[in-house]
Amino acid sequence: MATMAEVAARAGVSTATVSRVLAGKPVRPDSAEAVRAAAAALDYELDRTARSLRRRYSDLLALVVPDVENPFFTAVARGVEDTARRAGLSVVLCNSDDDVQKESRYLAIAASENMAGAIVAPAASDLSLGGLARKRATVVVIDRSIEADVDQVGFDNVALGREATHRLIARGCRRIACISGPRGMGTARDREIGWRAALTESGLDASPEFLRHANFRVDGGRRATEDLLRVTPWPDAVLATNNMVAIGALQAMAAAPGGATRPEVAVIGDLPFATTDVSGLVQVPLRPRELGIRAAEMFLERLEGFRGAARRVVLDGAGAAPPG
Amino acid sequence: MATMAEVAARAGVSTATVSRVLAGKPVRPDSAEAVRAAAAALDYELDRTARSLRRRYSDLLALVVPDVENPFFTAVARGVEDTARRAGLSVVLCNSDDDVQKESRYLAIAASENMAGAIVAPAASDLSLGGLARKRATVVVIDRSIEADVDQVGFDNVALGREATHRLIARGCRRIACISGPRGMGTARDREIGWRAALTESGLDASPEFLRHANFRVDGGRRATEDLLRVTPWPDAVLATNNMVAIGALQAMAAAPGGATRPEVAVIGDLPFATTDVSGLVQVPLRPRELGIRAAEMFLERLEGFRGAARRVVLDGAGAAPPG
DNA sequence: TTGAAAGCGATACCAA
DNA sequence: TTGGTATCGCTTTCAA
Repeated sequence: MATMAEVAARAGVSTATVSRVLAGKPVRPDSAEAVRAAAAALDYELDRTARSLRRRYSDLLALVVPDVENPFFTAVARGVEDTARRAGLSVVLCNSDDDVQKESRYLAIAASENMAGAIVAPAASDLSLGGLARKRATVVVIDRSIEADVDQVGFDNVALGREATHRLIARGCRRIACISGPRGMGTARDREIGWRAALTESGLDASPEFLRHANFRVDGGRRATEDLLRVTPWPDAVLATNNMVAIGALQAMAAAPGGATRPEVAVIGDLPFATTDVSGLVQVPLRPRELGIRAAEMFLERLEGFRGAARRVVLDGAGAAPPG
Repeated sequence: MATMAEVAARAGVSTATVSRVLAGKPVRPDSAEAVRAAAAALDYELDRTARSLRRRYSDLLALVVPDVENPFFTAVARGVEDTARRAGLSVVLCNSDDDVQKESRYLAIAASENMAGAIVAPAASDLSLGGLARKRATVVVIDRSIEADVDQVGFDNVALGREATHRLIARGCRRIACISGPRGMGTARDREIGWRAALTESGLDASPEFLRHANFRVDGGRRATEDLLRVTPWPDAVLATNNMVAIGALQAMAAAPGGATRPEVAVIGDLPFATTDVSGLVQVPLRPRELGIRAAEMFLERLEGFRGAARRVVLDGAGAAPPG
């Protein structure tokens, strides 16, 4: 691989001039042309490790998500990527597997690689930013909220839970079960609170026997649903508080006897890979791509110098603006 | 952020010694201890850009896939990640969107960042490795094969197409349609060849009116299926040559009238997010996770010094060994 | 086992 | 506008 010094020698200029040409800074047209020709002739490619070392930041953005296999997060990734690309940033996607250790390892690497910063869907609410904070790198937290004083974008999960439940009630359901997420996961807890609130508002009962805590994956949803179908009489509806859980619930329902007497299903989230017509379900869509776009925009604003206080943006069901 | 020099000063040793301690090289126990204490006290974190610049490689592995939203590739990513982690490599996932430009941009970045190498599912069969080749970085190609002289792991796509088709024939299907992929995509073409071969072997007809080329996404499968359902009489089976296409096919079938007279569906690939019981379908599973594991293993062998000729590994349906 | 010091390749300051 | 050069933080050779 050619180095900048070789390009400079061939073009008859100094490395400083080569660097300027590559950065688009003002340089006499003829020497600029000479540099470009030399670079092309030598197949020159800039060494980013050298650049990052000197500049103290790279144009890489780490996106850390708890589950790359969840279509919600891959859609977020698309949004982030499309937005970041326009600013010349490349996105590296990291899977934390909802494991605090793996998560902090990736964040430490992002810091240590001098990346521009990170967009993180945290595995736990006490997320520690480590080196990124010390380096004052840009950080945006998405989906789940944390204590720290950083920009955050997410949903109003209580409202999502309420809406889904109210729509079930409007359809005539009265015995509504809820499959929540792991204890301690804020988004799950808030959606569950919304479920309970909607029931109370309608004079209905949020019976503990109709609440289940599942992991937020397909098998969690399936097991919780099988469990709920052992209660007699059956609930007449099941609220799945996330997309993966809903898939598990639908699989379990399909395997259960009972035909039309089976509970209705409501889902908070989207089912892009459904193999049936799901238009009959109560669906509260989330627009993960918008979430990614908004987060990336906030990230870029910080990179470009915005110094205001940490912002908290709440996307509504339509994927739009903050509350105030 | 503390630097190594500061750690060295505090520990009363040279930076060389600090570096040795961090690398686990032999150092007197008491100075090793002093270094560790100093590093901890200063919250020291190694600067990887400096290390990469000096060492000429980093412990990052780029995994470039054509579609992060396809569960096949996210499963591959899990396999790669689990294997790479054990060797201390971190995986950065890059989405090429089946776009040769984006793909080569990510590969150029991998080279320019001095990454250890890349595992690539190429967007086109004339994949150019660019800087990675010049730097002699490790490269493993997966899923789709290319001309270049590099390690490759994939499936026997002709065999997959034949198997799926023969199983449909064994069920009594005679008018079997095929939804292939974009023209020019090798995996799609090979599966289509397998379909045709199976029909011929059974004395059946591979009618052009039963062949469709779709993009390898849900909407492609849906449109192709709607199109096939306009042929009269209907085919009695449809072979979906990839997972996303199968989802689209199932969605279109579900929306079509005809009940039990609707065509059977066979799928090459897996449907982890199916919302119905798909056990009745003809399924030829692919084990993408094994693909990722195998590719990562080959990658690590190269990193550890293996210098043999380029290998071509073909995983069979059971996700196992090479053919010879 | 240890330290001094060269050097990885690019950037940016300073002087011209 | 340009070039010389110090510098970023770490690894590694060489000599002790």
